[in-house]
Amino acid sequence: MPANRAATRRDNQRHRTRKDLLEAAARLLQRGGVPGMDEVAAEAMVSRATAYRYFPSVEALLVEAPLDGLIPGPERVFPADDESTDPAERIDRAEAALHDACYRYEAQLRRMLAASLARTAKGSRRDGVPVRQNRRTLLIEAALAPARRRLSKSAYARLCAALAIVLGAESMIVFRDVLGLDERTARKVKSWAVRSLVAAALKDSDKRR
Amino acid sequence: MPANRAATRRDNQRHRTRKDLLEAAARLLQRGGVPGMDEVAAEAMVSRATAYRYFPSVEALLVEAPLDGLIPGPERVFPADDESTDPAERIDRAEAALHDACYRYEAQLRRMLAASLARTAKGSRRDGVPVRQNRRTLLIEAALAPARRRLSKSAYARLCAALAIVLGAESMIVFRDVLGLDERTARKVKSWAVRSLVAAALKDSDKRR
DNA sequence: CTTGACATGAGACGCAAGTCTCATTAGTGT
DNA sequence: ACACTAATGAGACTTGCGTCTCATGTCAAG
Repeated sequence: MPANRAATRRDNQRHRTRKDLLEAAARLLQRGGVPGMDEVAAEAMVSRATAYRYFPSVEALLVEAPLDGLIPGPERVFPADDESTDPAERIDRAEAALHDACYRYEAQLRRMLAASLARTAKGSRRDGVPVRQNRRTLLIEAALAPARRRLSKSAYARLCAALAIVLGAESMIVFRDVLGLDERTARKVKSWAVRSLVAAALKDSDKRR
Repeated sequence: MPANRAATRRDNQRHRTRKDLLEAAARLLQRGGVPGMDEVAAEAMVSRATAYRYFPSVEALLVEAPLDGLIPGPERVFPADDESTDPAERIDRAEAALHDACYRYEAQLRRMLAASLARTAKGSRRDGVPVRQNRRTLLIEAALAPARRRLSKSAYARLCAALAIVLGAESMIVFRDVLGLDERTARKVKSWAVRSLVAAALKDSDKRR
């Protein structure tokens, strides 16, 4: 057999089967509820056994189900023709964008969060599962760009970290599960918090001159 | 039958059964691994059916179990002879206490957080059942007590909610998993953030007079 | 064309979660 | 003391997850 061969039909088939499963899972997730392996397999027109041949568990499948493009990047929130310079207004806009995405895809984000927590708690067993990535920092840095020169390096890092706590999906967990607050209230609180934090950082640096 | 009756033997019995279940769960958790309802019930020397009569699911039990005594309450952070009045200093002290507990029991908190996330992602069936218990708000309110009169009701609620985002175990997840920051840095960022938020809230209210 | 490896389908199986019913024990009020 | 009711135990039952085996159709190399 050829040692190094480009994609054969079998490879294509495997790739398609895997993709079909992920897309089926995404469809079912968007339709609401949490599908079982049976449902996903049926939706993908594949037998249950085959589904388990590609993913070790339902969770593994659901975690990988397409989330790409759902979370807005800096280029969507701050288009090229955007000329705003007020960092508080910009960070609030970034927060609003992330807020909407978080609540729209709440179930999926919760699942990813839970999966990453389980992984770090037990000790990385699987390397196939996607590692947790950081989209919020890009957004925060883009929002803070106009004010970056006004802050010392450490103050800037501190502000970014503090904002990262507020901007992510984790704050949604706190609002809903711990505090029992609705989405609108959460948005107001976060809006006030991020604006206050930016203002505080800027005031700190002004004082030091 | 008496309409308003003090604790009868039945009440005591119920209370003891519930406590036995929680303690059994805590024991098993500390021993490592994630016990099933069968194990917890056996450890508590109670039938499985009874366990389900007190807790709607295994997770509900596990989430409540191991937190007792681990997270410091207001009375530990603010003893009766405490006479501090600076809300920023007090909230920082509360943050420090919660911070230490979070990092000391990190593994356990991660497990519980993952469990509660998995549950809410799956079900959406039980809306009445509190997903997580909320110990941080007690701490926050105790810390803010000296300044409560200086804030409007809505500003006070907003500040409490914002602080709840920073004070919990979720921020630890962000610091470690998303930002990759160590404990000392996390503490510094949170300390600055909570102080800034309290100061901002107080300044807001002063401005409005 | 033939042979073996491969992707899949079908379904049985064990396991744990959660629900439900019925019987038993023990407090509760009269 | 008596009837009543609440707390529990025991166990059957359903459902979904994950594993396993076997049969079938198909691709690939000689």
